[in-house]
This record gives sequence, structure tokens and C-alpha cells, in this order.
Amino acid sequence: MDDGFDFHLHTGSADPIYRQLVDHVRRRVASGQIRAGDEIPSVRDLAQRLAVHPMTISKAYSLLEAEGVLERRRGLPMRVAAQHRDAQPAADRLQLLRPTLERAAAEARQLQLGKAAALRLFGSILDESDPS
Amino acid sequence: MDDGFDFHLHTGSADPIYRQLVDHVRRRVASGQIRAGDEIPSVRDLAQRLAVHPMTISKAYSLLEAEGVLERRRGLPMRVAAQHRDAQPAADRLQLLRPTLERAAAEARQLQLGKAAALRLFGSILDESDPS
Amino acid sequence: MDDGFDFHLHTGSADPIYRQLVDHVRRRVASGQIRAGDEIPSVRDLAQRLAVHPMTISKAYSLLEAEGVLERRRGLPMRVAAQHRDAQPAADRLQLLRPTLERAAAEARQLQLGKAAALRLFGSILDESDPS
Amino acid sequence: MDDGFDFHLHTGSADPIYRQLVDHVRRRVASGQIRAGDEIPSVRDLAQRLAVHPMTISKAYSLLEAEGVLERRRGLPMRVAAQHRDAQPAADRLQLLRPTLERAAAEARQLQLGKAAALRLFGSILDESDPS
DNA sequence: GTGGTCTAGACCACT
DNA sequence: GTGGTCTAGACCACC
Repeated sequence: MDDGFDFHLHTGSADPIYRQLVDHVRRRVASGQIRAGDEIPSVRDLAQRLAVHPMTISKAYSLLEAEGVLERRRGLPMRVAAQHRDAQPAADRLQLLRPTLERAAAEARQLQLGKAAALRLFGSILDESDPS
Repeated sequence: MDDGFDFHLHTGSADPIYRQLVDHVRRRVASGQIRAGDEIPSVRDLAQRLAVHPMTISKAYSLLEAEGVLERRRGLPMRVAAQHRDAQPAADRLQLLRPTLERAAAEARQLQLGKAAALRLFGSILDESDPS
Repeated sequence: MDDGFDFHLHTGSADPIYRQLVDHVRRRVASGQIRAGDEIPSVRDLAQRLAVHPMTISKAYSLLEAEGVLERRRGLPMRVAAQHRDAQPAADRLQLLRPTLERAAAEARQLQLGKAAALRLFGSILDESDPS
Repeated sequence: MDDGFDFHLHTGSADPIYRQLVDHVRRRVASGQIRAGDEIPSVRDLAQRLAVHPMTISKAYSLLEAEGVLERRRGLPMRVAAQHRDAQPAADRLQLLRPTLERAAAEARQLQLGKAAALRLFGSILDESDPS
């Protein structure tokens, strides 16, 4: 059951299922939670778990393959590409966070909110999401 | 040309033009940069400036009207609704920033980035965008 | 009818329809027969012309977009990407021919055929296909 | 180790393993490098050498048997069929090269490359692969 | 068992 | 009109 893949659909989200999956795998590889050579759940298996059509999963996997994150092996489960540098250093991973934060900064500016207030809000949200 | 409306399309962005425009006006009103009674550019004018189909602008304006932010006046330019409370207090405006920061927090968690690192990045991005 | 797109299915071919289309567009752009900014036939139009399902066309177009060859414009026909350098010089185009010729060379070697014989055959095939 | 069979997988190649093997044996027989009566490596041996499932090798051998190129002998290694005319004349072997060159010619035409340029490239590739 | 391709057809969002 | 997403389900090729 629990193979550590740990993906859940955001049914409320605007972005399509296959995109959520692509992003999830990409981040999981970037953070080293899935490593080069690791196999990922089969199309049919994951489709059943998420109760979506297999083609939706397949579409996500194909994009990740085109991107070089996954690699296909005829007749065998797909796996994280060997040549893909996994577990990027934190400094690089941080850059993956940049686009969303830039958007937030633009919104803050338009709302004429101060840096301090924006930072405080982000801090409290970070605490909520990970109360460790 | 410069009527203080100051809207620019993010052509690369994922969200649709009409949505960008709605968000822009909403924030501009919330922050008091446009006040009750202020006129906004006509559909045709703005459509021409942005090189976009007039219906796209019209759609945005209609949504804002339905929301009570703008009001239509036969034969006259639309304007910010009189009964619309403008210049919401900073505390309320801050809540408009929440969704994007929540998304950023979720991404940070998935990337296994620490709170400190995420905050530091956000701080430096805020400085970039408004170095005052 | 004839919009100069000039694509025909190789029904006998082993490679899938969407791949044939991807290759065709890629080559057509590389050779400058389609230029940056040119619109390509709509998904529905081309699907009907070729008597295939629209999703098959869409899949090809999406791949070309991911590759940077085409660009999407919400609600509008897709077109050749602006930043895509079109009409590559003949020297570069020649490199696109390399993989297939390398395969042919490997086969020739394995069949222990001489260079002269292989070249002669290729020459006559080139004459057949373009009897100008 | 080196029994003169000299087969290597193109893992990056699009065509399946069993097909690569079939083609290899066929060409090797056609060119007389393996002759009627010669034994070929056992399924298990070759599977181990290539790190491939034995069934994949078996499938290739079965196809070659059905084609009359190999023959099976109970309890003994398969060998090149006795009645198989080996070392086809060069003129016939040349025809085995045709399909790939036809594909190359089609690509050259689509890329709007001249006959001379295409021939020159093929010539230089033939030199690279066999600089003798 | 694995993934890939394709069709039929619904429904949505955007211009 | 444009493209995008998704489902249902058939059929194929490969390991």
C-alpha cells in the first residue's frame, strides 16, 4: 500500500491532475526523496489508487520522460533517470521556490503591503504547514 | 497614455488575460490606488492598448461589476462603485496575499526546505522588487 | 484546402501518427517552409483532414510546444514560436540527417558492403525520390 | 567471452531488443560472417551477457527459426540452418540496405537538402565508421 | 506484468 | 472559433 510515493490529489486545485503529478514527482526527485534508478508506481496501479484514468497518469509520466526526469524501459516499470542529478543541493532547490515567491512579492507590492508584514505572514503560514 | 491604470500583461503567465485584469483592479482598489467614483479605461481603449480582443476586457469588467467593485453607467465610462469600501485596512489586504503564500509554503515543504531559508529568499525577492 | 501544410500519413510506417506529425513539423520549420509566427492548422481541422482523432493531433502539437517549436496562445490557433530560430542554415539542417545515415552506415558495415556500392545505391534512391 | 558473435545492445535505440538481435544475426549470415552449420550462443548465455530476460533472446531466435535462418536441434545449441544459402551476393545484400537509405532520402527531401550534400555526408560517415 | 497508441465523445476555458 | 482535460475502453508491443 504505502510505497512511499505519497501523492494525493488536490481536488480543489485549478491545475490539472497530470500537472499536479508532474510537479510532485519533479520535487520529490529534486529533494532526493526519490533517487536515480528508483522505480515509480505503474501507470495502472497509480491510476487505480487515485481513481483516475490510466491515460492521465501516462500523460504525466510521458512529460517527465521528455523532460529527462524519468526513463522508460520497454516492458518494465519506469524509473528515475540514471543521468538525472538527484538530490540537488538546497541552494538549487531553493530556486524552484522562486517563481511562486516572486508572484507573491508582486502581489504584495500591488497591495502596498510592507516587507515586514508580508514576511510575518509567510512565517506564520510556514509554521502552520509544518508545526515541527 | 499614462492614465495611472498601469496594467501590463504577463504574456508568459499561465493565468488568462481576463483573470490578470480582474486581480489587478481588485488589488488596486483594495490598496486605495483607485477610489470610489474613479473612472476606469473604456473597454475599447484598454483592448487597443493591450492588443487584446475587446470581449476579453469586457469579461473582466463584467466580473468586477458582478462582484460589486465596478459599476456600469449607461453611456458613461465604468467607475469604481460608490458603495464599495475602498482602501481596506492593511490587515484585510494581507489576507489577499495568503493563497499565494500558502502555495509557496506547500512547495517549500515538498522541497524539504527549512523555514529560515524560505523566509530569507522571500525577503530578498521583496527587496529586489521594491528596493526603496 | 491547400494551406501549404502538406502532411500525409504513412499508413504503412511503424511509427505512430503523432510522431510522424512531430517530425514533419520539425523538419518543415527547420527548412524554413514554415516560419516563426506562422499559424498551423487547427487541431480539429487537421484531424478531419487526416481522419484521425483530434487528440492524436493535439498530442503532437503539445510535444512540439514542450520542445519550443510551437507556441500556444489561449483561444487562438497555435503558431511557430517567435524565439525559434527558423530556416537553419543548410549545414545545420544536414546534421538532422545524420542519425539515419549513421544507422545506414552501421548496416552497410555489418553487411560488409563497400563504400562505393553504398554510395551508389543512396545516389540512385535520391534520384528516384526527387527526379528533378 | 569473445566467440565472434559480437553483438551489442543499443540501449538508446527505439527498436526493441529482440529486433536488434534478429537484424544482427540476419546481416551476419547474409554477409557470410556466420555460415551454415555454425553454432550460435545459447539463450541463457546470451541473456546473461546482455543482462536481458532469456525470453527476449528466445523470441528473437524463434523468429529466425521461423524464417529459416536458424535451426533448432533437441538438446544441442541452435545453429545456422544447413539449407540456408549463406553469403548472399553483394547485389542482394545491398537490397537489405535499401529501407534505411530510403528513409534517409525522404528526410533529406523534407529538409530541402541537395543530393550532393546528402551524398557527401553519407560518404564521410562511411569513412568514420570504417576508416580502413 | 509493463507502457503506448488510438478512438469516441463529453465538458471546460479562453478569445 | 481555438486548445485542454478527462473518461471509457480497445488493441498492441515488449519483457
